[in-house]
Amino acid sequence: MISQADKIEVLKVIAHPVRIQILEELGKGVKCVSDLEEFFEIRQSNISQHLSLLRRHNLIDFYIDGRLRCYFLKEPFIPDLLELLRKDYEEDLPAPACCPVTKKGKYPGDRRN
Amino acid sequence: MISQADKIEVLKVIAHPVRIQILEELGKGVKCVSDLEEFFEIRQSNISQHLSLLRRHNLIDFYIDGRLRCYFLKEPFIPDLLELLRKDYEEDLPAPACCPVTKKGKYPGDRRN
DNA sequence: TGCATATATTACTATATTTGAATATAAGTG
DNA sequence: CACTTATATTCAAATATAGTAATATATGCA
Repeated sequence: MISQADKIEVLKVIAHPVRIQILEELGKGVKCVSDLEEFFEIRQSNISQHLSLLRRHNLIDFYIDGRLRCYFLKEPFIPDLLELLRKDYEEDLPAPACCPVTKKGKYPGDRRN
Repeated sequence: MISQADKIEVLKVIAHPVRIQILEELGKGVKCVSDLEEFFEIRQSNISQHLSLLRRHNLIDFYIDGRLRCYFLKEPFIPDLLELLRKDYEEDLPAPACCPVTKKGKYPGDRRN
């Protein structure tokens, strides 16, 4: 769906508290701009700007009902990412077998020291 | 491991072409700064800056071997995210049952039009 | 047609991010 | 100790991003 290079762009787009919330909301179902306007405490123009950005990156789309624009999720990567963000990790990754306390160890590569 | 709010910060940190590559590289194993310096065509100081940012956000850590700093992945969320980024999606999410061609449909909520 | 509602766009300002250059620090070596 | 190598830090300039205010557009309705 998205090219590997575009995915970084997409991450950047998603990495904003309002936009991630918009995506969460749309994950629950179709929403029009006024719905989001109530949900957030931010200006309408700003919401439109965020929606427009999300749309430029093909993450969402909309259909029209009268004067309402009904937005919905389009990019299948999004729900998976949102789920990943909800996931809870208990432990750090295991450190390499060196001395974690002294923070000293041996470099495994062949670079001379 | 990370708070829900911090995760947005983390996404922002990750959403940079160099940093995401650094994380990919560290995913393969311990790397020192000079390794990365060869890998990328960017200044050493800049690599250090990126590493320092990644470390401030507890995504990576390092141990010392002589004058080498051996960096490694620490945050367990990262490998999962990188894997998700590699995943290939064939289809868009199904559009809501409206008229995708005319881009018109009916708003499912109770907002008056 | 004229007004109200829903949403988008534009212009501008404030702020944050990115990078390079220069410099600092710290460890190993002769 | 002086020198070199590995890496970090600081500063400044360039660029990108975020948000507000004002304005535009488009639809439905009286």
